[in-house]
Amino acid sequence: MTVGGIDLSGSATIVRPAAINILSRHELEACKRCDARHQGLCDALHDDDLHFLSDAAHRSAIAKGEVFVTEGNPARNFFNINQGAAKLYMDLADGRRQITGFVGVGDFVGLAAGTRYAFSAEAIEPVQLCRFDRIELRAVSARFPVIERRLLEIASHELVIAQEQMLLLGRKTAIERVASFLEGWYRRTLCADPGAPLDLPMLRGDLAEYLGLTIETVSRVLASLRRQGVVAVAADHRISILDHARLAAIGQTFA
Amino acid sequence: MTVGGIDLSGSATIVRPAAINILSRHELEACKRCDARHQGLCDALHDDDLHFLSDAAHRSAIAKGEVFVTEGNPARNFFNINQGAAKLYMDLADGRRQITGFVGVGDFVGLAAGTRYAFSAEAIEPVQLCRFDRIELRAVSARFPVIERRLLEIASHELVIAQEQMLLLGRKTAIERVASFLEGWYRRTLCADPGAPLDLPMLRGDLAEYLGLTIETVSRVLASLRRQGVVAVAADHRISILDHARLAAIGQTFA
DNA sequence: CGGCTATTTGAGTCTAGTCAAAGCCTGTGG
DNA sequence: CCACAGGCTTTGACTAGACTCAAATAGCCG
Repeated sequence: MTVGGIDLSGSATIVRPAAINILSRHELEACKRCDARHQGLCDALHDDDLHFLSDAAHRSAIAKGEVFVTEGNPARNFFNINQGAAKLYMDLADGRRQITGFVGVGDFVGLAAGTRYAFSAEAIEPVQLCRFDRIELRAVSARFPVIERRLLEIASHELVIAQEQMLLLGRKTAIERVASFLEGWYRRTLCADPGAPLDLPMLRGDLAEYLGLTIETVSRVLASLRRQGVVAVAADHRISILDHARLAAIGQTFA
Repeated sequence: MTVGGIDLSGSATIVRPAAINILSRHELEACKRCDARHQGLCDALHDDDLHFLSDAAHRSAIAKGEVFVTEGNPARNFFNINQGAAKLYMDLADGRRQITGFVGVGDFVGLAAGTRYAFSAEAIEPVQLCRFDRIELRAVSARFPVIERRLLEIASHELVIAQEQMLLLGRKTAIERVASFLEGWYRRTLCADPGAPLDLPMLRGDLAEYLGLTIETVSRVLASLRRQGVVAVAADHRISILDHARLAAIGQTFA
């Protein structure tokens, strides 16, 4: 038997679906219905093998505002977001904070760590996630090397994002940063209607801490983009992009 | 067996050390004497298995100033630096540039890519490197999963570095950026004598493009650190750190 | 309707950028 | 050995974009 072109001889014959216990089967079904089933890590395994991941997953709910990863703590777990959204950030001693990323459904959290986490993570919406013990996940990936390969792909993608963010933080002006962000967020949440308003789950303060700006500057820049007719800013954290071409041009996003 | 293709079935039994051809053996010996032998990727395999990597490596010399990776080009290769140093960067259309990292001996280049490179790479010193075709390297890693694991470790480490750089670019002042850089460079090149002057292979302009500043600001900040007695700046791109504690305090580097 | 938080707007300041010029190395050739 | 050319670096004067401080406005939820 091969999965993803890799020889897995014997593995499927040792643990057959019929041998899965009731609890495991129940969670496996939850797994198959999960919004994140066909994204990132979980998409690496076929339904037949999914129980290996499902059995390793510890499901939990995180309240809005709760910090579930703390910078400097021993990096014992990975996380996969199934519901909601969170911000990842690093702090300086005097309180200055840089948000290094926002994660949502299907995103994998915890790669940016050696023996200790290099970042903190806080839910900005109620979050449902699967926690994986690093040791346990390593055991699963020893059986399914495709998992390690997928993690590498995820890490590579995150590196690309990180470098684009360095370009943004190091070289772009305030208006370029905001425009880049909106255009990038639009592409991420691209669902159906290109004209549908974007849902921004984060506060202005989060946006500022992500873009290396202050709340006031973000607010002023959004007002300016609104006056230019590029976006429409609603009160309920929704922003409609009225002129994509102009937004992309301002944001210097030709990627 | 094919090398350059994907199928390597049975290769370990077909190609025994005794069966390695002269050229291959010669390069393997070069491999074992390589400055990068016990770092990063190459450290993943024991001497006994090293020839699998050695055979996949295409060695080449890159002149100072030569660009060997171009942003946007198809990402067909990985690179491992054996000698010299290079800068990795992204450009905006109007010429603004952000250097996303410097790489030296033992560093692995090319993870930050999907189907196309997200960055460009230019030698800032004469470089010797091993080029790996991604397909070929994948074939080797299919046989030695430890390689994929090592790549994941490398990517994780790069993510940590990238996040620290985002914190620097988004939240630190000019003097904090320069101090952070010097302290970080010191830790990287930590060889023996803590008082030995640091060798900075890059120009002031590179430093500025790495730190999100201008040449003039970098120069002014270095002058300020010199006047404060924190560093001694020599003309030949060498800088001695006179007061590590103070430098670390200024740079807010407590990691 | 209040009380609270989030956001917007305004006025003034400051850090780092821009423009300009001088100084300093390094290598070359007389 | 010295003069010169070129690029790199430093320093100075001024500017500008983003920050700080402050106040007004707008949502939200009891």
